[in-house]
This record gives sequence, structure tokens and C-alpha cells, in this order.
Amino acid sequence: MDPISDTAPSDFIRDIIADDFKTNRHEGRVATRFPPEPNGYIHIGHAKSVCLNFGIAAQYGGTCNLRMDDTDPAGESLEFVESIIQDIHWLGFDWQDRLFFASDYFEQLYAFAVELIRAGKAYVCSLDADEIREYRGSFTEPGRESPYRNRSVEENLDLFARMRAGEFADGEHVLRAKIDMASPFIVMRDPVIYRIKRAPHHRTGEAWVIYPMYDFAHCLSDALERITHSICTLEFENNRPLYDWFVDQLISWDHPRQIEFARLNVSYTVLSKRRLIELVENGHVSGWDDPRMPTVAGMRRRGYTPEAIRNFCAEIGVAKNDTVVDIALLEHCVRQDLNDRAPRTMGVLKPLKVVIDNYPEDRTETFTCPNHPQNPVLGSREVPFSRVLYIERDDFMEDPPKKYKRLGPGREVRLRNAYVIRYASHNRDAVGGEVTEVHCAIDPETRNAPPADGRKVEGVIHWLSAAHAAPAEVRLYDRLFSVPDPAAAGDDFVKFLNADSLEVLKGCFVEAGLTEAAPGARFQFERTGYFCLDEKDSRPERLVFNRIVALRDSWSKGQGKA
RNA sequence: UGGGGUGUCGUCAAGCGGUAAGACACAGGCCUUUGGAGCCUGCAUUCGGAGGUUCGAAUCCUCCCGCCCCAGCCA
Repeated sequence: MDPISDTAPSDFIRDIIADDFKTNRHEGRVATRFPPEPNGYIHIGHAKSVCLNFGIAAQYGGTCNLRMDDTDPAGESLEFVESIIQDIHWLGFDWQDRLFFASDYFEQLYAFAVELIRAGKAYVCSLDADEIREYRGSFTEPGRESPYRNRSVEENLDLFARMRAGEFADGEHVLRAKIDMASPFIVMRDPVIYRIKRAPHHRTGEAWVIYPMYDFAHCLSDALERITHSICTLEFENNRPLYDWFVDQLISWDHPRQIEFARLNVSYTVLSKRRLIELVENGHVSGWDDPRMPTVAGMRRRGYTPEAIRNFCAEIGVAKNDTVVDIALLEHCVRQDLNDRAPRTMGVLKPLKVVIDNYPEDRTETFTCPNHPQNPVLGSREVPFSRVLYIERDDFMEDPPKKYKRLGPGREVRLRNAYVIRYASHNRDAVGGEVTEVHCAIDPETRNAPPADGRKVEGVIHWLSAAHAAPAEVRLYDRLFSVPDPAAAGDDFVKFLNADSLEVLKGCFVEAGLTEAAPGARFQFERTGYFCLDEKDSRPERLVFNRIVALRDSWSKGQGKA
């Protein structure tokens, strides 16, 4: 699929770029990048940024690099690098040979730092972390200059070289930019640009004991890659003066421009990396790819399509307002996409046995059922019918309300793609009183035809021949949290976890043909929802389905149910 | 509190001095062998508030108010 053909959105960033493009500001180039830190899996919020950066590049015939922002080995790993690569590819984007790592630039970055020292614009500071914080001042008071601020260039050069050589303990010294301790931009008060940190790096191993800070590494990495528009989220707006400062000091060529947009929030879930890590590490979910997770891996396993996610990202737009997008919009995009392409099938989640009294025990016939009622291109399949059927337990009521259009005493109902059946009797369990079996009679005239006498049969229910159906496990997923804004509870957000976010149904039945479906294949179980074969747990002999999203259901809504 | 941002329908979001797009949600109706899908209709006399400029303001000016971000050797 061509990502940019999904829709052609317009937003303030594209306006800026269109203008730069028109005025030939970067020699007519458009170069963006998506710069994740490989310390977690990417989620729907990252997907917004991925679509933005890759989408813009494609729109202008430019390039978008994938750059791992791996400047802090703590928490970063190859597992995350690999998952990020897989997830962005799956979303439908490609960076060809332009996969980069900030760690690729460590040597160059070190040289930039030396250059800054030589220019008298950086110094080695030997204050400890607490002291640096104290010296930084506050929102209302300016900071004070470090006593080490005026070390000589020679001493700074020597100390910095020895920092790199591993002569000092972690935290003993840092390299700082010499800017302005009184700046209202706190980030400009002599920011730390290198720290000593003995931690093995997933790519550079033990080669370095000093690592550059984000503010230093990011803008210069952008410049080294000749990025024209460095798009990031709003919280970096305060850092922009520093971004520009480093570039102004060290870069002689075309300067990249940082542009900030509002990060995505989605109702009934959390998107901060810290919180997602907590969900995974504390076992609240089964892993990063738990189908309830808002991660790309989770959504993929859940059965969401890349197209649906891209459409969602196009729908929500790009602006600078803090927003919380209704998760219903995401669900809408998933339904909209799946409605067009998911083949129909019948699945009985909570079976109730129905016996057709006037149908011979030894008889089986086959119905040809369209795989998509509006799209014949998807073909059809044969579905067997016999005397004993399963229907959905919810499709029978002993004492139904008047607007109920399904089966009940004295009622008749259409079996989807098959006969009209009329209620005859039903049995109940002697102990629990639960309905165990319903007896019905078919109207043989109604085999794929309306009743001959012109009477109207309103209800249509799905069914399966008991002798032919395949058993399956079905996992019903619901929103991860029970409140729209779980993050509002701060660290207590886990107390709003939705206890019913996963319901495992064991005794389900599906059409036998699904036994041959490919892992990950998506279907609509008619009248119920969209489901996919779980890629990890499903086996032909033990089918496991994930509910991707339920169908819109105006009946249960009117009944005041979920 | 100093600084940086931002306030348009329940939720996103267009609008860029000429008289409030669209989407989701919601509510009705039509249609229907998925209570699905589809279709139709309704849904901001008003743009955080108050003044002002103008023939005309969501758009320009002034003041006020709310919300978000910044005091990591995280990104």
C-alpha cells in the first residue's frame, strides 16, 4: 500500500514545509527522521509521529531516516531496536538503507564537544548532581555560576580526555556547555552535555564510558544527517533555544529546524513509556504484544490493520493543542477497514443446542454462503446444516421483551443463509434451571426464500451444525482501563485497570473451514464482531481467536448493556 | 512564581478580516436474510472572558482567566 494515498492531510507543519519548499529554503530538500529511543516498544502515539514524518517525506519526494536515539545505555536494548524496526515496517513505511544510530556518531559528537571546549564554550564541571541542581536556581531565581566554569581550555581538554579514558568514577565530572546561568530558559543554564556512565551499550559495548546527553546529540545528529525539518513533541519546545545554540556553534551548513506538535493521548489507555513498562513488568498484561496494549505489537496481535492505524493517524490531525482522542475513533477506523475486507463467517461464542424436530437425523445439506454480502469478489463457502445446531445463547429468551427479534416461545426466526425455524419447546436443567436445549421446526419452504405466505420474519440469527463445527477458544478484549483518563490518577493508574478487559471463552464453535485459516487471518463473525486467529497460540487442532473489535450493536445499546 | 506553549460542538479539528468545514460520538428515521453495512436528518446565532479597532472580528489590539510544559548527570 502507498501510505500517502490513504488521505492527503494538511496541517500547520505541512504548511510550514510547503512554504519552505516553495521558497527553496533547504535547496528544495525535505528530509525528516523518526528518532525513537530503543528502550521500549512503540505505540499508537509513536505511530502518529511515524505517519507524520514518513508521510511528509513521501509527499515531497524527500527522505525520512529511522534513527535510534541510543545515547543512554540504561534501558536500551537490541530487543527494542528490532521490535521498532519490525513495527514501523509493518505500519507500511520504509527507510531503505537509512537506518542510523546516534551511537554511530559518538566519535563525531566527541569531536564536536572538543571543538566547543576549544572555543571556550564548554567546561568540565566537578560539582555533583545535587550541587548542580542547587546552582541551577529556580523558575524565579537565576542560577549561580559553577566554581569550575572558568577552568582553562587546556585543563578542560585534559580532563575531558581523561573522562573518556575512564580515569574517573561515574558522576565525578560532567562536561557542560557555557551559556547563561541567568537564562529564563532553564535548559540554557549551562546544560550538561556529557556524563560518565559505566554501562554496556547494546551497540558500542564497553568502548565508551561517557555518553552525550539528548540535547547535544539530537540536534547534531539531525545536522549530520542533513535533516531539514526536525519534528518532535511539544515538551521539547523549551529545548529549542538550546537545539539552535548547538547548531549555531558547530554547524556550518544548512541548519535543521525543529518544529513541535502535540503528542497523542487516547482515552481509556495510557501511552507514557514509563507506564507501559510498568504494565509489562508488573504482569498486568502478558507482554508488550498483549492484544490490549496500545503498542503497535499489541494492536497487530489484536488484529488491527496498518491501514486502520494510518487512517486513524490521518483522522486525528496534527496541531499544538493537548488532546485526548476518543478511543472510539480508533475502533471506528478498525471497523471501517475490516468491514470492507474481512470475509464473513459464523461463530457461536456461547452455544445453545437447537434440535430441528422435523429434520431427519441422518440428513445433511449444504448452504452456499457469500463471504461478503456486498462484495461478491470475496467468493462464497459451503456451510453444512443438520438436525442438531448451535445458536448463540443470547439469541433465545424464555420471556423476551416485545422488541426482541430473536427466538423465544411462539416465535420464529431466520437462520442466517438458511431456513426459517419456529419454536416448539425447550428443556431446562433440573438443577440450575438453565435452558439446555430448544426444539424447533423448520419451514422447508423458506430455504433461502421468504415465507410463501408473505409473513414477515424479522430476526436473523447465526448458527452452526453441531456435528460439523470446529471447537475454538475465543478471547474477548475490552478497553484496558475503566476510566477515560487513567493517567490522571498519577502513579495509582493501575487501580483503574478494567477487570473485564479480557474474557476467555472456551467452549466456542466456528465453521470447520477456519481450521485451515492462516495465523493472523481476520474474519467477521456475523452479528458479533471481527476476530483474528491468534498468531502465537492458535493451532489448527486448537483454534484461538482474538476479538479485534465488536460490531456496532444498537440493540444492546438500547438495552442499556455494554 | 520566571519562561515557553495553548484555549473553536461531548471528543478531535478546519478557519489566516467578509459573516463557523469535516470526522467520531450522540439522537431520530429509511432500508436490510448480519439489531451489521449503507442511506437520510438533527447536533456551536457562536469561537475561554471583558473591553476596543472596523461597515464587518473566531480571525487585529488591550487586559483578564483556564490548562499544558521546563528546575534529570532521562529522552
